[in-house]
Amino acid sequence: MPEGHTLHRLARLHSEYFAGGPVRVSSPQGRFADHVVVDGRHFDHATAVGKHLFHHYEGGLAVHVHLGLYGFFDTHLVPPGEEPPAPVGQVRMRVGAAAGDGPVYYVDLRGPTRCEVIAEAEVVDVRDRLGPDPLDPDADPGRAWARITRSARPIGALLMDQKVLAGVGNVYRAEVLFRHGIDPFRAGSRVTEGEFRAIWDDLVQLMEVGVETGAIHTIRPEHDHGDVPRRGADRPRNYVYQRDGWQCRVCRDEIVLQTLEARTLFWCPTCQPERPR
DNA sequence: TGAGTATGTTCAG
DNA sequence: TGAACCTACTCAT
Repeated sequence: MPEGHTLHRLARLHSEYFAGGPVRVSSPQGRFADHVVVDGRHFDHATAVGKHLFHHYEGGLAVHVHLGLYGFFDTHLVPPGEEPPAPVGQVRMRVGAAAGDGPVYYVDLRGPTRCEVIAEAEVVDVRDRLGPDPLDPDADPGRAWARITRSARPIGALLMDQKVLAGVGNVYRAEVLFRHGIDPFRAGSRVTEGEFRAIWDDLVQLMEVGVETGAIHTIRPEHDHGDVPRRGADRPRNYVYQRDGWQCRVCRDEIVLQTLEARTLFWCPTCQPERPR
């Protein structure tokens, strides 16, 4: 479920597992030949920017991971003296702490869009291409506002543009616009600065909850009627995402699915009217 | 068993 | 704008 909160959570966990010692890096699938460059190196720490994850190694090298639509990490905790489980399926990269006295963590990466060794200077390049990240305490939301307020593109598209805001995906996009009663098709130039600030502040809070819990929770307690998610038991509990055809939790009108810039958008036309209330 | 779907990005045309 | 990438899950047959 890779939106920005997932990557920040992974960065935090991988730092806990591996920072401060050498790691073993392999590519059971064989598609990450550069693993030999970092295998056995000292793992400094892990960071995340938007939907990008970096493993920083001594000597100015980093492994850059982007999970794309399907990618994910499996984690194994192996008791002292035991061998890690054989990789199952297509494991692009396996990282394991070098043997110590205690249990050893292994993480298996599957299905990423990107997994490559780069120089630290290129990490800066990636960061520079991205808009401010709500999960970065030093982020400057003014950079995002400057782009939004002079754009004719719909706010629903701008929020998902990683050059405008880093880390927001389809779920947070849909949910935050609902929570603020904003029509996703309204042009960025017609969003007020007050509305944008409220969206930013809400994203900071919602995504921090996501990092803590590992799941996207956007529904206020007074709107939680205990109904079953649309598909699968682990679907996020929320207002509009993947609830098309269902009653809106607030107004009881129907949640609508539309395509916006080639991505599915979920919204409530009644609660998110064309003209601001 | 197989089709359809998915929280994303990049590249060709 | 559409295809490609790539993996797991759900649902229909």
